[in-house]
Amino acid sequence: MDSRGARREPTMRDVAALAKVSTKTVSRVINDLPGAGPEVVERVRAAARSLGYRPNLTASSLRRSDRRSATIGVLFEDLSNPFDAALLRAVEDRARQNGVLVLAGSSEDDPDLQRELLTSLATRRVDGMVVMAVGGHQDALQQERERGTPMVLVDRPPTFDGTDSVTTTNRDSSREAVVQLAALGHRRIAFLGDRQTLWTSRERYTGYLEGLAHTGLTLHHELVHTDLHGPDAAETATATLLDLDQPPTAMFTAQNLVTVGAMRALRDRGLHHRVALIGFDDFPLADMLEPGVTVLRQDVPALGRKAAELIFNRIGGDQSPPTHAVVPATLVQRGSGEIPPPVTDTGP
Amino acid sequence: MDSRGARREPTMRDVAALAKVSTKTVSRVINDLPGAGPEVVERVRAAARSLGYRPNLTASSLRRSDRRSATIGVLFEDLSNPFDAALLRAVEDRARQNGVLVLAGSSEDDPDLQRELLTSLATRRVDGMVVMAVGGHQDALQQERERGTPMVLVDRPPTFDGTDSVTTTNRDSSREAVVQLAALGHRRIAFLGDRQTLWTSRERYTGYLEGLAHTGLTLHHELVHTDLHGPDAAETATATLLDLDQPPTAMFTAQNLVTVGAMRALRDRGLHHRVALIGFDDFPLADMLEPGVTVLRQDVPALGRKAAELIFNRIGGDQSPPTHAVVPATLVQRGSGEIPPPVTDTGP
DNA sequence: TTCTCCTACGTCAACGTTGACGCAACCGGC
DNA sequence: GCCGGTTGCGTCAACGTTGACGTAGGAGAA
Repeated sequence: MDSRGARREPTMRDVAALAKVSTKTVSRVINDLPGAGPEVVERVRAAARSLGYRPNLTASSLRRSDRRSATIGVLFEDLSNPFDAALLRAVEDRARQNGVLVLAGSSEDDPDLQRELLTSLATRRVDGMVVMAVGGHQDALQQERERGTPMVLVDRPPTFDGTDSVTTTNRDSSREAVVQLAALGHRRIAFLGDRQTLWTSRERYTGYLEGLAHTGLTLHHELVHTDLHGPDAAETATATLLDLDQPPTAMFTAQNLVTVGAMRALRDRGLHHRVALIGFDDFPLADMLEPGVTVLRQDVPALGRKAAELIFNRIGGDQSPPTHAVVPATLVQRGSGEIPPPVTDTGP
Repeated sequence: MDSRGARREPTMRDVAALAKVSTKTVSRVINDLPGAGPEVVERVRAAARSLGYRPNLTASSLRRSDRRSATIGVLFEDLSNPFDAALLRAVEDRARQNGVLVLAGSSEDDPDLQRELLTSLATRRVDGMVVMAVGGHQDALQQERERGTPMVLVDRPPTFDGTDSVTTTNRDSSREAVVQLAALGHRRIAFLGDRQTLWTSRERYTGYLEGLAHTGLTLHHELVHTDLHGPDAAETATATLLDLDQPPTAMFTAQNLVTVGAMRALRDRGLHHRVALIGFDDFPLADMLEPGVTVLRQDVPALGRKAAELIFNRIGGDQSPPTHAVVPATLVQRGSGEIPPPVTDTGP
């Protein structure tokens, strides 16, 4: 198999000895710094190659004056969630351009876990962090920020001052969806949303309310279901809605999995071609369902790119006042959101 | 905003000075080592707290004898791909239990990029790596392995000796799918697969061939389309198949996106209830389509857990011969795979 | 010629931490 | 009272690298 488990990695000293120069000269050659003649450079390069020398970045960053680890931390809610994964990928791409690697973790929306991961990152002296803040109190984040760690919040803004953020047009786009449904003639538009501890959920609900107000519709409390965690909860909530004496003729589902659950319930009753539905956040195969699901699509790569751009600016020393970037979501019409209300409902 | 950009992180020396002890004693307290009296421990803890001291793991791992960075590298093809993302998440969960963080990167199935990321990880002295090998030559991986870096390959086995791997029952499960289709009476079963440079694609094709052989069916070359990269290629390939004089009555699609493309083409022609389809790899909403898509589901969390278990064993010093773990995939019947051939085809 | 400046190296210490070891004070046993 | 062992600290050097600085030798100007 293997000559032996772990042999010692060669160091600059080994290279220096072989090339018959000082370690400082090796350092100069490795880092392409001036002060080494062409002949020496070649000798050192050859020695490094033959030993398989690779610099030790941890030792280097310990000694260097800028103290950079060429590593950033990414702390999202759940890396296996497609939204988070796409975001991570976008940040990673941008990081790679800077020769920076990404330490990634899932906070599970748990403040304690987030705090733990935060100190884990700090202990490794990452150059900066891109964080999806957990629902509750953000004091761990704030403390970290106050220590001077460059930080950018994505998807949800900070509850404290002085920190950059990148979010989507949660409120405006939600309003837009409700307005579209109302324009078709819908009067009873239901709202199904995720946990209200999440900022995005609250924003989308507010957008829903604005949409109703904007079109002169009245809010019917029995048409509002919040704090639905996962598709199953959404499915039962939808069933409850459809059992009402006056069921909704249209639904706005404010999150991915909620949309899926609602679709399932509609389909079970054969109502998926009769009740209009607009969902927040696109998902794969949304166009393959019958009918195609109309959604508000977030520009996830743009979110990630923007977050990465901000964090690297800060790491680069940018001291300007905090930016709160907002990336627009787009309404993608596929059929489910264009279903008109039944004629009986528009009667005299 | 901020008192000033980046103030210096407090060090052990600062804590030692405040607590009026030596740095060594601080080290003992921080690491819960014996040799410090209760009173001193309290003094040091108080000092550390009041300064907001946090140990510097890079300095620590430089000096420690075991030289551990408490970090592993994960190198997958594309972190935004749900399969990779779920795998990453499973590895991450296991890593967290060991207090280990994950450096993640996407190799894009590009050997040069993989080599680059590999050295990036090595430079940071990760304790081990979990890698999805790129299609072509694996010499960069092999070199890394020969240096003694603990390594586990996932999804695709090594082309060299002495390295652990975790894969799925690609071949056996593919055969099983074909056998099920043949048992329903299908005679013309098409194969649609991803790039043949990928080991998984080749295995699944072999399984297809085995399935044909096992049931006494003949291979019709015009029913085989390989090297389909993405849903669009799969869609046109499917269209070509359906235009044949004797089109297939069943299809085996050997990858996620290929399945989606094939579904799209079938649906465009209104044949989705007539042509049987079994896909490799599950995907969200597969059950919501009409008909539900029958798939071979990989146990992704199990793959990830196993990979993590292996890598941590190796890091822990396990010297036993290499393991090649194989996690079974399951056939999930949802409708599309249970469509019988048209009666005209089974005639005399 | 002598003075200055530049190039191409080398020496030394330090980054923050811990392993090896030293040493004083105290304990118990005889 | 002396001896051996333990407890509770401290001192020193080293991990692999680089910043600050030193210096020998040659080129060029005066």
